[in-house]
Formats: sequence, C-alpha cells, structure tokens
Amino acid sequence: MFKLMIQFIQVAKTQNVTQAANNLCLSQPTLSHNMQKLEEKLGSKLFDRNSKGITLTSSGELLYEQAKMMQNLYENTLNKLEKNKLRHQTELKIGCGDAWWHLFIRDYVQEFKDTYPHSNISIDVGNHLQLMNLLLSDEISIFVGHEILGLAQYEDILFHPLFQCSEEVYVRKGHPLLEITCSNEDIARFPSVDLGAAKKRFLHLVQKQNEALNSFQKRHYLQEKVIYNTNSLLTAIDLLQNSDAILPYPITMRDYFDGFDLVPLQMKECFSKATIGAYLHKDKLQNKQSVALLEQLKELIKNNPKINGPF
DNA sequence: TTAGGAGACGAACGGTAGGT
DNA sequence: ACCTACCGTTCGTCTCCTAA
Repeated sequence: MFKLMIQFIQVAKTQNVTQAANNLCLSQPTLSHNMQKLEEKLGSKLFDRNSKGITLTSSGELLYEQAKMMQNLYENTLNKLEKNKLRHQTELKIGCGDAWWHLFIRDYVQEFKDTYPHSNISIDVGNHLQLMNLLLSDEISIFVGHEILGLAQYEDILFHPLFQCSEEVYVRKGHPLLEITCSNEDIARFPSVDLGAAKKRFLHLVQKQNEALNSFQKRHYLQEKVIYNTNSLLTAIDLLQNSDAILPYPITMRDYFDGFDLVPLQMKECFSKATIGAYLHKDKLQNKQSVALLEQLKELIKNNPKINGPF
C-alpha cells in the first residue's frame, strides 16, 4: 500500500503517467496498472483519464494532500530512527572515580561531545564495587579506577593498566598534623574519611605498616580507629573541613582540594602508590568503539602534564 | 524442492487532438 | 478525411519471493 502511495504522489505531482513512471524507474503500463489497483483498493476514482492525459478528481486531490503529509511523517520517522540508531551506536557509557573525572575523563567527555554532538552520554562516578556492578550489567562499557587485586578476577573482566599515581593524605588547614612530618603511625591516630573502595586499601595499608607492632597494640589501634564512611566526594570534603579527619587521595587532586582549603600532609615516606587503569569486558576488546575509547584515553594520559608518564 | 502469487516488462491496442 | 503523435490500457510472459 505504501509503495502505491509513493507512486500515486509521483503521478499526481507530474499529472503524467509516462513521466511519473520514468521518475520511478518503472514502465508506464506497470504504473498505470498500479494506479488502477490503488483506485480499486480505496474504492474511489482518483483520476479522470482522457486522450490528453490524466487529471486528479476531487478524491485524487484529497488523497494527494493526505499522501504528502504521510510521506513527510514517514521521512521524519526514518530520520528520527536514523538519529536514534546513531545516538545508540556512538553512545558513551563510562564510569570513573571522582579523582579521574577531574584529572582526564572530563576532557575526554568534552572531546566526545564535540565529535558526537547528538550522542547520549552516561557517566557514573562512584566507587569500584558500584562501577563493577554497572559494568557487569552492561550499564557502562568501561570504567577507570585503581587496580584492586581480586576485583578483575571475574571471568569476563579485564584490567588494562594506564598509569601509576601516588597518593597523599589531605586534611583541613590548621590541622595539628601539619606542624610535623608524619609517619603512617601518626596519621593512623586520626579518623579517616572512607570514600568507598579507599576503605579497603587504607586498612590493608595500615595493617601492613603495623605488622611490626605487637598484636595487642594492633588490636587496640584498629578498634579505636574512627571511620567516616561516605560515597560522595563533596560530603568527604565537608567532613574534612569540619573535623580532624584525614583523607588519602591521589596527588593529582591537590589543586582541586586546595580550592576547598584542604592541604596534603608532609609525609616521611610516600604514602601509597596505585596503578590506575580501565576495567572492561573481555568481549568488548573485539568492539571497535571500546578499543578506540581505550586508545583515546591513553593519548589523553600521554598529553596530560599532571600525569607522570603512562604506565 | 516446488508451486503459487505478486510484480514488472514489452508489445499491441484504443482514443483523441492537431496538422495537412 | 486522413495521418501522426501522444497518452493510457490490456494482455501475455518472465522473474523473484515465500510458504508448504
């Protein structure tokens, strides 16, 4: 029926079956036959036929107006479907921790927006466990975060290392620890703000550093340790500003924290070093878009002065 | 694999206007 | 009145697709 309508529009437009047939790449008899079939299907006479050619009847005029509207609607629908397809084909679904958002993911998203202005963008910022859940349920196609041993040991997940990053310990201005050069034992006496996965890393580190202490001291310390648990960076900042709590966080966030009057402690030794990389499904490695995304991230890291060289 | 239907084509045909 | 050109219709045949 739709094909007949397209042919009808052409005939009505040219008021000439032969010319319309040429335009449609059909033979004139075929088109003539099809117009009769259309009249039969609709039960209305659409053309007045005479030796000079054809003219539209009032029913033909009415159908012509409606058919043009149908054609416009159809073309708009095709257009929208195409745009929708494109939006989903190029859709960016990425996850990261707050630190990596500020360090380079934000720049990547900006580039993506410029390249694909009509594409959907979905960014999840959170801790590793949340992001891993999103990755496993295909809500995001990739996420950037610390390497956590064991986290990528799911059968279908790969960790692709990108660079190494040192951590510092941030506190409010005027914090008592700012007067000294701190050891890990010094900072362990203060409450720590735990941003999701940071909790596990920190406890692991504290336990490791205290292996030399006797078991009584160790138990005593761990029991007394106060932890402010949150999954929001802004809440963590608020907690730091209004308490003596400490926050271990990547060195690349120093400028950002400075804007909130938070400063790093002077440490006797490097507090911690982590490998930062991209987690993605193994099967996504066959996907051109995912591979391109990984390459673009590597390029951004290479050109980012705040990152001390790629991994 | 095959039969039936749909769609397309070329050839032939019919009707009419305009020129001679 | 006849011829020619133009336009649409009808008919027979072929090809391709689909369902059994």
